[in-house]
Formats: sequence, structure tokens, C-alpha cells
Amino acid sequence: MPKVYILLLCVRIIFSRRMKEMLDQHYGYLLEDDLLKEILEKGKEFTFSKGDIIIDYDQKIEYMPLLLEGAIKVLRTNEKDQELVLYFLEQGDTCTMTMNCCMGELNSEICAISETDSHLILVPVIYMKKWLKKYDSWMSFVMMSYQNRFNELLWSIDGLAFGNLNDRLLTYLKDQVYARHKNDIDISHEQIAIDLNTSRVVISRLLKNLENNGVIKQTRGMIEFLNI
DNA sequence: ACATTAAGTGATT
DNA sequence: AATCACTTAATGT
Repeated sequence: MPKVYILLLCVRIIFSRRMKEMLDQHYGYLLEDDLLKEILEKGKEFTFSKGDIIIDYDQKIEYMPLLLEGAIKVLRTNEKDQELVLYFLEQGDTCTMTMNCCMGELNSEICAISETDSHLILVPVIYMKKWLKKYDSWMSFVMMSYQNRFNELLWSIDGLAFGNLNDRLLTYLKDQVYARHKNDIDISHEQIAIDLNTSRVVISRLLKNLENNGVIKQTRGMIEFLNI
């Protein structure tokens, strides 16, 4: 299990100009101006490093995240320390489970880990309900997120039910490439195996196949996705 | 140089 | 597809 560094390591920069730019860039076309302004007022900006735990199980949800940069892995584990990755959050996304939990005022049912260094705005959850009534664009945004997440969840379930590991691995890699904005993925076979809850040996074999078929190239701790 | 960690492989279930 | 046992290769101290 990854170590818990949590919020202590976060750098908090309020009223940064860059924050506004990035907010406009990734959410500007979705949300109305008044809302964007309110997000800047009420939200706090944070950065997380790779591997930081953003939200852990049973933690009280106080903020909802709006991702500006980077990628976040959202997962559940069972009684053992087996992980199941539910979905990845990329820029322009927000965490649907957060909304789920705070609507019902529940504690976190999931664990969110920063997959790369990432950069996000945290908005206190009380505003998310208020904004649902106040802003149409917020409502659409939330609905859209639900739809997207739901589809990704279906994907995960398909993977489990039909056991098509190769396909799951491929979409996993594509997700990584998309989230990192580059074709080099610095991740070990072991970590992939944990994410897809299978064993390292199996992943190694599948990756070897992909390498032989010219889909990827790999060196220690690195996978390069070719011909996109 | 030695220990540690990542990756490759054959055999078995 | 999973597990075991073992090898080889890359990296850190």
C-alpha cells in the first residue's frame, strides 16, 4: 500500500493568476462566467505529487475536486489489500463519487490517489448543492460527469465479468497515455497488475506480446506506447 | 561489490 | 489466467 502523505505536503496558492487561466481553459466552455468567478472565490488551489493520497476511505468529504492538470486514480479495495480501479480522472473532470457521498452526507467509499503530479481546485461541498439550483451549467456538468463515470464503470465490470485482460490492459495503457499527455508511461508491471488486480507475471507476458507486435516498447520501469 | 527491485520464462494447475 | 520457482538484467548504496 502507498504511504500516506496527505494534505501536509500540499502547496496552497490562493488567487493565483495561473489558476484562473487553467480554469478557463478546461472548464470555461462548460460553465458560465458567474460560476467560474464563484469557483475562484470559494475554491482553494492545491498541488499533489505522484502517489499522494487525496481522499482515503471513511474520510469525511469536505471538498470536491476540479482537476486542472494531472491524473487521479479512483479505486476501491476489499478486505485483503486487493485494489480495483474504478476510473481515472483527467483534466476537466470531477470526482463523481465525491458528489455521491456528499449528497448523502456519507464518508468516502473510495480512495483517490494522485497518479501523476497533479493540480486541482478544491471547492467546499456545501457549494455544490447550492450551485445545482443556481447555475444551469453546473447542473449539466454534474449530469455529464455522472454519465461519463457510469460508462467507465460499465467498462470495468465488463472486464471483470468477461475476463478479457488483454483489452483491459490496452485501455489501461491508453488511459495512461491520455492522462499524461505523453506516450512514455513510467510504471512498473507490478503496479499495473495491482491496478487490474491480476499478477505481475501475467502482465509481463501480455506486455511482452504487445512489444513483439510493435504496439509498445519497454525498458525498466517505462512503457512507450507506439503508433497511436 | 553487493543488495534490491524489475522483468522474463518454463512448468504446473 | 494464476501460481511457483528460478533466472537475468537494471539500479541503488
